[in-house]
Amino acid sequence: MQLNDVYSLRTEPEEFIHIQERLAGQIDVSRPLRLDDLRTVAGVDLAYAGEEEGETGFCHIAVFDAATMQVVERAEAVGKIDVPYIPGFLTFRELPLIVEAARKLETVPDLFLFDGNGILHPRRMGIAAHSSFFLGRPTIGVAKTYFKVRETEYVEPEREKGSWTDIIVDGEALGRAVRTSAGVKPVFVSPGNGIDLDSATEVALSLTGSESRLPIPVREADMATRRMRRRWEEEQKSCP
DNA sequence: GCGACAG
DNA sequence: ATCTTGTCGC
Repeated sequence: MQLNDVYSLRTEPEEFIHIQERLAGQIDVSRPLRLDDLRTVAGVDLAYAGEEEGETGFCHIAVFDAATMQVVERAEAVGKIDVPYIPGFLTFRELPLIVEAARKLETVPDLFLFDGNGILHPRRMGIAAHSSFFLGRPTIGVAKTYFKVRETEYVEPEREKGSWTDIIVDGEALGRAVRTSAGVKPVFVSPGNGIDLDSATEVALSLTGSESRLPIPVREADMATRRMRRRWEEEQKSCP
């Protein structure tokens, strides 16, 4: 998979905001996209081991055939993480390993799903939105917990599976609180880039099974990421 | 100083 | 995100 290079992410904190604001103007969330139009969909996630200096990140991308929902390819990347987690700037911490892993993919997924937000972000540049510029494909953000944007609270959707409520900020619906399974906590869906909110919601719901409130691709990447860490810690212990 | 805080 | 045992429930 051919990708753009990750620019120098090790910049100054204020530079992060400038980068996000510049890219925000290039986001397109007007495009309808049906799951039927997608041949492959990928889930992206990271796990961590250690802390501060010496923190290691494990990234995994699981590509599924949208028709059969079978994994058709996987790619991983392991490396030192030198950027701390700062709310609103998750991308700068995770993007390097995501791009490194994506470059190893032979197949180019038609869509990427992230564990985190899309445009439901203070500067409309959550990790799913930001990553789209490096992956060159439509992206969707699915966060497990709510990230409040400009004092906007979300309205609890009905208990039934598939119900949702819009999260409107400054008159625009940036995302939705979606009940992917009856009675469970909602997830927060927002388009990253190259797809509209309705489509993002439908795709996220269609890809969610009964085993988790998260879409299957994201869930798979999450589990795989823990396996990577477990194996890594085992060989760390056996080979000093 | 206090509260908020995607992963 | 990660640290962690048992425990309530389908």
